[in-house]
Amino acid sequence: MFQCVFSSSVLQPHSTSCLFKHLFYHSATPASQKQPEPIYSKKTEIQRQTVRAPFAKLFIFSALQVARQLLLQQQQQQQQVSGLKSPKRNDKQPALQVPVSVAMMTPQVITPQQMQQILQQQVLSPQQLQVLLQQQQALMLQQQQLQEFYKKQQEQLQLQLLQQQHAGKQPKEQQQVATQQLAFQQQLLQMQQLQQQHLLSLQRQGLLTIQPGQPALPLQPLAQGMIPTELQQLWKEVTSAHTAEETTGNNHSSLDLTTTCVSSSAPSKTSLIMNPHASTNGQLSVHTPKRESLSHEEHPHSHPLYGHGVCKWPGCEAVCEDFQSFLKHLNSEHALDDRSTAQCRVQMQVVQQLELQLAKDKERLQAMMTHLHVKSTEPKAAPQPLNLVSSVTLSKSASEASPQSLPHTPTTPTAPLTPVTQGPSVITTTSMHTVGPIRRRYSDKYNVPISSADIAQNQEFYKNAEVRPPFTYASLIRQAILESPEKQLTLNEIYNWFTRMFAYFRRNAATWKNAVRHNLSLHKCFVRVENVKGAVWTVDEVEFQKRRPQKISGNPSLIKNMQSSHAYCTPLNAALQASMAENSIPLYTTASMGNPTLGNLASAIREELNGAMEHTNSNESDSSPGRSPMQAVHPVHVKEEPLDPEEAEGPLSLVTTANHSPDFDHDRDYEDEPVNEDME
DNA sequence: CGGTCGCTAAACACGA
DNA sequence: CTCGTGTTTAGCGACC
Repeated sequence: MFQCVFSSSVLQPHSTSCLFKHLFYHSATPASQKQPEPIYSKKTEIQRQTVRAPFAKLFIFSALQVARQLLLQQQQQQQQVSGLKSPKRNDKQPALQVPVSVAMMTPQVITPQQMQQILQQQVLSPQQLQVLLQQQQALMLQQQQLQEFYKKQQEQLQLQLLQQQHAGKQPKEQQQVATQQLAFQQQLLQMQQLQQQHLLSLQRQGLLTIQPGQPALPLQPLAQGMIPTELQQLWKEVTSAHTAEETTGNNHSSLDLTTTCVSSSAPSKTSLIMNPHASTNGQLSVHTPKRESLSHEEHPHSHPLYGHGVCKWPGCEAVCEDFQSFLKHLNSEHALDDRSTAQCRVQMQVVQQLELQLAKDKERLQAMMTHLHVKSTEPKAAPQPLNLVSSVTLSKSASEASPQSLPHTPTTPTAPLTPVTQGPSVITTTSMHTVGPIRRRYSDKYNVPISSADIAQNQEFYKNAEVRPPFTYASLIRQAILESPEKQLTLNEIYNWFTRMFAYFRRNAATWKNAVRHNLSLHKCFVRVENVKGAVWTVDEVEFQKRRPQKISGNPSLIKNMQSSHAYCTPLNAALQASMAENSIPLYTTASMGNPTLGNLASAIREELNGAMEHTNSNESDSSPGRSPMQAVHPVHVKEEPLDPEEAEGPLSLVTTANHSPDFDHDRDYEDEPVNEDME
């Protein structure tokens, strides 16, 4: 069901299950039962909507935008040129002024006169001529395609117009149609402009002589700067539209457009034009436009899409023994067709999303650094975690990220509700991604109380997906209570919070409710307060924090986190994990909110991120210091035990500094409540 | 291998 | 008697 459209390649069923394998607490039953419902139904629906159906509409919209942009640039360019035009430009002048008509779309290749002129100049070698001809051919093809598309668009618009006339919106719609037509004409004009630039580029290459006195300068930066990105976008649009209306998918011209404009060396152009699929360069420049598209040229056997003997094309994972077979596979399985184009678009969106996320995370990191630096003076941003982070990040999809940029924790350090703010995010995310066998163990080891921000971030996810939250019952209960305005809840209200916040807890009520009660009774951090209307449960924050040392005891990373000397390391590592975990959710939600395709790759990315995080975890523990002395300090199983904040001091300086005052604040909160400390 | 931890299940008590 | 609440114990698996 969810294999529709290009999901067959982008989102493999097995990768999906992998995703859920990570997400589901109990892998077997819940995963198999629930996963298709909330998540996939949404995803696929959107996929269908935006990927399959309105391809043409999408194209129109984006093409218009592109056309507008290009027109602007064109105008600027024309101003710059300010009337000084080469003979070729003069030749084209009439066409540019011709009102909209199909006639103007006749391929504006080099005119016979121009060709004659070129030949007369006798500056062209046979090879150069060939290149020139091929480029002209490409342009012709391209224009023919545009012409076809234009016709179809006109038909469509007419159709729309007719329909809307019935609806009585005639004038407005006509105007709209006219606008669209105009925009499209502008796009065509731009095509001509491209030709001119093409010619000029030939001039630069010495294939054409330049008229003396002609200022060919303005075009140069334009061709090298604006063109590649803009035109790739244009190519994208053209291609998608093309493939949308006719699935034959022979898009040579599209690729030609790209290569013609992007590349500045004639020979490479030639090869690409002659056989777009013969070279992976073309593929690369097309599919990963934002990467250093030629970087792998220097490394013959390294390819961004190839690693560890596996094709890294999103959703592919085909095994290729050697580089050659990979190239074969790439050219055969990921040729330039509608599927690949769609996948490419998806990848671009993913990258955009990641960049966005990265920007946000950078900002947060900055704030965190500032914050932590003020708090504890010792730490310098530990280079190791930094490198670790960056390497992980780089190895993954967000390769555009600057190496030194770090993700950081998702929560605001100053979250009012939870005194311990650095910790929680760590846990949340960690557990969320390392789930599998580790599951909540991690969460509670860090015992990170979940911060409201953590939950808030993933709220939507857990609300809708019956995924077991990676938090312990104790953490959840605490969160529920702290979220309440009075910082107290009845048992039933806690129940409600669970069901409200987590789809997972909407079933097997007997089980988890029993667990909740069990936890409330068992943990002395939960204090039962007799109220007028009955009993309510509150959180003894000090007790809750006290649990931490013991649980953490086994977990070096947490200890690191607590020891001020390492205060910076673990938070950063954790931050990485947090950020990664965070990434997955936004990706997911974005996908479900209208970015149709993102979710598909998101799953794959998540898997990758998971892998990265496992890496991180192992590295982390490898370099972990000794155990915390705090494990000796153990709360006793006596609920009446007096609160002793001093207990939490010593090696836990960071924690205590972070928590001390908040703890007291919480105590005050309790004092505000009528019957609190002295119940019993 | 033993200890710890978290979870589940279940028994039991108590009151409405 | 049922149901909700609260306590306690036992067993299991994971982890250290």
